Amino acid sequence: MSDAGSSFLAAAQERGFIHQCTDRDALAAKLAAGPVTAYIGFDCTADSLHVGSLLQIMLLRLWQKTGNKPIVLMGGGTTKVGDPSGKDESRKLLTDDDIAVNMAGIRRIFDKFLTFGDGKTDAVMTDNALWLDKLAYIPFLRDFGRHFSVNQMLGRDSVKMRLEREQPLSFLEFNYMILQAYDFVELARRHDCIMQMGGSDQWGNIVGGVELGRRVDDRALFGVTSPLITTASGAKMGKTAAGAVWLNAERLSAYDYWQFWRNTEDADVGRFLRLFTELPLAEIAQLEKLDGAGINDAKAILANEATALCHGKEAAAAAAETARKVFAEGGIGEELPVYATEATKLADGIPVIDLLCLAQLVVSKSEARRQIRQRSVRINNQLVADDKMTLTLINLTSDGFIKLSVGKKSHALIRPS
RNA sequence: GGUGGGGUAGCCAAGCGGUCAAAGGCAACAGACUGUAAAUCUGUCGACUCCGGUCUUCGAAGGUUCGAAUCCUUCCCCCACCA
Repeated sequence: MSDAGSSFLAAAQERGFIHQCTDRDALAAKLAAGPVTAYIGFDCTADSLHVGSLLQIMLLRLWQKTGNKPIVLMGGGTTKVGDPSGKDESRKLLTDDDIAVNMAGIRRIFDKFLTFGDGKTDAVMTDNALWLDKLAYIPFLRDFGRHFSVNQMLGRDSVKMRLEREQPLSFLEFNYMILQAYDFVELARRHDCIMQMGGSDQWGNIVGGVELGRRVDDRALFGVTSPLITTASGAKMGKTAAGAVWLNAERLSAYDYWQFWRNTEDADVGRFLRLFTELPLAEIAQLEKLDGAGINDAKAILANEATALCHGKEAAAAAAETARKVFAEGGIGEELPVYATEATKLADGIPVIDLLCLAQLVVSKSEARRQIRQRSVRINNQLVADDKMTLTLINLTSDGFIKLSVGKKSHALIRPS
């Protein structure tokens, strides 16, 4: 750590961020010489990012913390093309309006993880629509297209996979890799950005940019990829019952985000602590050693740290406190979702089944009946045995709520109004 | 444009006139065991239900039939080969 310039590579390596790297020695030398600018591109396919992108975000954060300048490249232009990497099917095309809305949502997430500004190591956000939108076809082909070999492009994993699986690949998508390579060159020219980072599925695209930079500008560009993160049992990370684990509170509450991390598999705790928190490695090594029920403490710390980064310390503390009340005491916590119902209706009696639907604990009345028959529904911790049960005001607890639970983990509160 | 193959529930995939709300697998959900873990075992997995049933699904629209996911017609989409 004495050498500030190379602290990024050392830290990234130790914490498990690095999968592949181009010309590592030359990169280390560059980093030792002073702040370097690097970018990661994010496509604007949704109005938020999910944990699948969190590794990339943490990587940019680490980059900035180790004294370098991050660029967040919004794929306003490339989103119109669609990256075929790792996908069996083409994405449906988004309109300009969709993309603008999505970009605004994603911008808010980065504000939490990076420091933006005009300083030497302040983060910058830009959008490749800035240069891609006004490309002229023939000049572009002549200046850049001639540096790409179709023979090589056909060999790229992203293309090869589609061809082998006999899935369609449109010419539009086929261009993605060229555009991403061009992005890199453009960022090098505009922002002196000489490094691109990304997930391991981006390796081909990144190397394409490095190559292009060398050919057209005779410039040394660098690329680093991070490993694909799966859970210890092999599943892609970030899928839960409710769908993707989103990073914005509108799509996924801080409490649910906290729960996501709290439910990490034992075998993943150490790895996730290194990647998704900023705890010192020595401390992580200690936490990782816990076994049996003890490792639950490490999971709580993981949840606290990760939630604090994404939603703030207060939200993380509130989520932790609610979890403690709900799971340790079987009580209720402020962060549980609350649904209102009219007091007069409740006085007349409302079937449990309807309340379960209202609280979105089940997706249909049929499912509500099934869950009750499977003895998994509880009202104020009391098992519901009869699917025709009706609740009234007398079911309110002293706090003025009705607590509905399906299974051990999903809870919601009903409040009369 | 021609020829052949195909479009079935979240995904993969059987079914090819009735016993089909549709096998099997994966995913998911719940129960048991635990530690809000994994693995394992069990159950559930279209909607509505007065639990007797009722209604809507097998690319789309028509048709044949007492009866269609299954047969016919037209259309849409995908794949392969040919042009």
